[in-house]
Amino acid sequence: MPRVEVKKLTLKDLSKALGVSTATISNAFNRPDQLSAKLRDKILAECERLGYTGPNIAARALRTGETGIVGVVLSDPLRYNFNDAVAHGFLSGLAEVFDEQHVSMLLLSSKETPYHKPSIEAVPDYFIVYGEPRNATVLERLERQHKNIITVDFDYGGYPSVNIDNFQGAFDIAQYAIKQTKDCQVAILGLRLIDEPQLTNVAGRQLLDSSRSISSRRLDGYLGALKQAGLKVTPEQIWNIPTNEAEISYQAAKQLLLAKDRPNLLLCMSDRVALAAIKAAAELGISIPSQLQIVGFDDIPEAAVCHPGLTTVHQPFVEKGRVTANLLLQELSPKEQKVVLPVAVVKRESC
Amino acid sequence: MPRVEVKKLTLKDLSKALGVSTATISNAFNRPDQLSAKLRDKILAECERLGYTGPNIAARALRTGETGIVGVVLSDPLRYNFNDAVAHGFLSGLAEVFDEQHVSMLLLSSKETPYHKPSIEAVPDYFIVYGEPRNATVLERLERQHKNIITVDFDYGGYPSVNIDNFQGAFDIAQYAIKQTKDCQVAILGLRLIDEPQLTNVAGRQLLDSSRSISSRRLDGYLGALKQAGLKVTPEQIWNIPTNEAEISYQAAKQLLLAKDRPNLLLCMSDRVALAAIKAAAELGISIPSQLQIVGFDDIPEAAVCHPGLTTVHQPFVEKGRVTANLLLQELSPKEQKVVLPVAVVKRESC
DNA sequence: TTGTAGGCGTTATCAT
DNA sequence: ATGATAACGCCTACAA
Repeated sequence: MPRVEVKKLTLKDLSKALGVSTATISNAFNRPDQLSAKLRDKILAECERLGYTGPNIAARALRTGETGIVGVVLSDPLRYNFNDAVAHGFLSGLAEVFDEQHVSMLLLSSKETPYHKPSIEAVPDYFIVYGEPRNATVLERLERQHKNIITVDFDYGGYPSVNIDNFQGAFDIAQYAIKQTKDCQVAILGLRLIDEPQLTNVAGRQLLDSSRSISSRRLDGYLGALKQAGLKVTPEQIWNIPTNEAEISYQAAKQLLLAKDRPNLLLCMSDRVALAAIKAAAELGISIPSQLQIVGFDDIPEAAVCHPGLTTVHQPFVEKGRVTANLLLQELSPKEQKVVLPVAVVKRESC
Repeated sequence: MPRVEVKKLTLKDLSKALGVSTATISNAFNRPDQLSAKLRDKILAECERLGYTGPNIAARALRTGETGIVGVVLSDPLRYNFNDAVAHGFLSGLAEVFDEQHVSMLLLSSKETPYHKPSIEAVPDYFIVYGEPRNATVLERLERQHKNIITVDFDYGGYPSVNIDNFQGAFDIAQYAIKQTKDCQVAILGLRLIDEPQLTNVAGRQLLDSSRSISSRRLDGYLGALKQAGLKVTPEQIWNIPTNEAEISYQAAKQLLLAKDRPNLLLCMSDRVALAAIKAAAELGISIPSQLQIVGFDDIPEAAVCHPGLTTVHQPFVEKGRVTANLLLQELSPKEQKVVLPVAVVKRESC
């Protein structure tokens, strides 16, 4: 590469070049009140001329422990967060706010972090933890950094958090769905209720104990509405889908709809699952909503354009991102803030 | 917050606790061959027990200049990159590969970086520069870091790059479109051809001189095909749309279609622009393709589902991300690699 | 195989 | 208002 080799400039180099001490130059950048305006302008101009773009951030981070970087810790692989409409919308909401503040975000997947790895989590000043990390030690590692932390879609200790009202959303849509369905035979399609990589109902299994997880809140909502309506639900009617993905949801729905005592109402914990169920039903020649009613959760864009339109619970995922970013940047005061965003049932054709 | 205060551990602390020197512990993490396996295992186990999660990355970065972080420098605001299907697909492709390698990505918008800012660009070891930065000094700043750089969708100096074949795509689709259109009255809807924030044709304006930019390559392709077909194009027929956004494109198309000498073929430099033009035409009661033909560029998902389906040039934007990430991680040898991904015309109903 | 010591570039404290 | 200096935590010659 035929290019001019540009030397990395340091404060010391500049100090020599300008005949000023390193401390003063540092002050010119960080503490304008510590020197005369005239000198400061001169220094800054000279730095620009020589090509010094500002203090090295690694050195500064070592010294001060601050970088100005926001870390976004994702409980799923990066790929998932770009492909799932809810996660993607959330990130998009963050991006909107961070753009304005010129903040950079470091995307960290907590899915399968080896324990012995240089602590990349030392880089950011702030952490947004999106979704409960599968690996519990991740949170301990973060705590040890003594950085600002906000959790999203789950709670942890006394840290500020942003959630949506999962219980109420599930309760409301279940209540609505039950009213719509005659002779109601319900099946619940749940997400990660138990720690089991295959499709199975939860009969005889231990529910994952994160009692405040999205899934268990939604399950509580469903069960609450069902109970209020005087409907019994057995564990055999509650199915566990291990990951929120189209293919596996499709298989699950197909299996369910092929069973002898086919349900006529599907309470799905996400739109992805519900959309897959719609597809499965269509292929089996089961008509919606006359023979089978389906409701989802999230209200992703596709829910509005599919056929039949999906009745679901709207959650403001982009707004969730905005709120989170703002909460973080306004320095998190009051310290222990717990935001719960409202949700609303959106009625379309599927139920 | 009632929580146990956890002290930040350093090598020195561990050294004291274990009765081994800091160097040995450092070696246990970074150079396994420098000590006995038994000692290494013991040290690692002990570190885990005490809660030491690995060397502080800021200190390491200062010492070695390496962090293992990949910086993605985006020429548009973060927000744009989450909302535009092409940019989003590219990032998604990167994410796929980075997941496997457990690398984290730092998203940096180069749009409006103030000059005097701590050099955050000192953090990453590798840079992916996606789209030519508006501010030329950004590239100079990066060069000064002496880090690995890959440019995407443009070229810079001798750095490795990943591009798509913009010229050929534009040439092919223009050639096809011309054949389809009787008595061809063409208008070109170009993106950022001139430095002008308003919609205007390029007559009498200086084209932006980045002759290898996406837009100028596509323009060359169009003009090449037009010329070959014996068609004349005046600068009055070439319109400049300042940013690739739906609203402004819509306004542009409307204005164009309302003019007295309305074109009957629109060569649009992106699907977003083309989709906006379709919308404008529909509202004006102009029927496609009988009264007006439209072609786009990119082949975003929406192009396949809109009405009428958009004839466009498919570019593999997700694959572009994968290729870029792989090129970066395989240590960039041979040093000066220039990848050009093929494109292909996709025929639908709009032309 | 393991320990000692210097320095990476910066900022903050204390002098001047 | 400005300068000298120690310390942030780590890595790596080099010495033992």
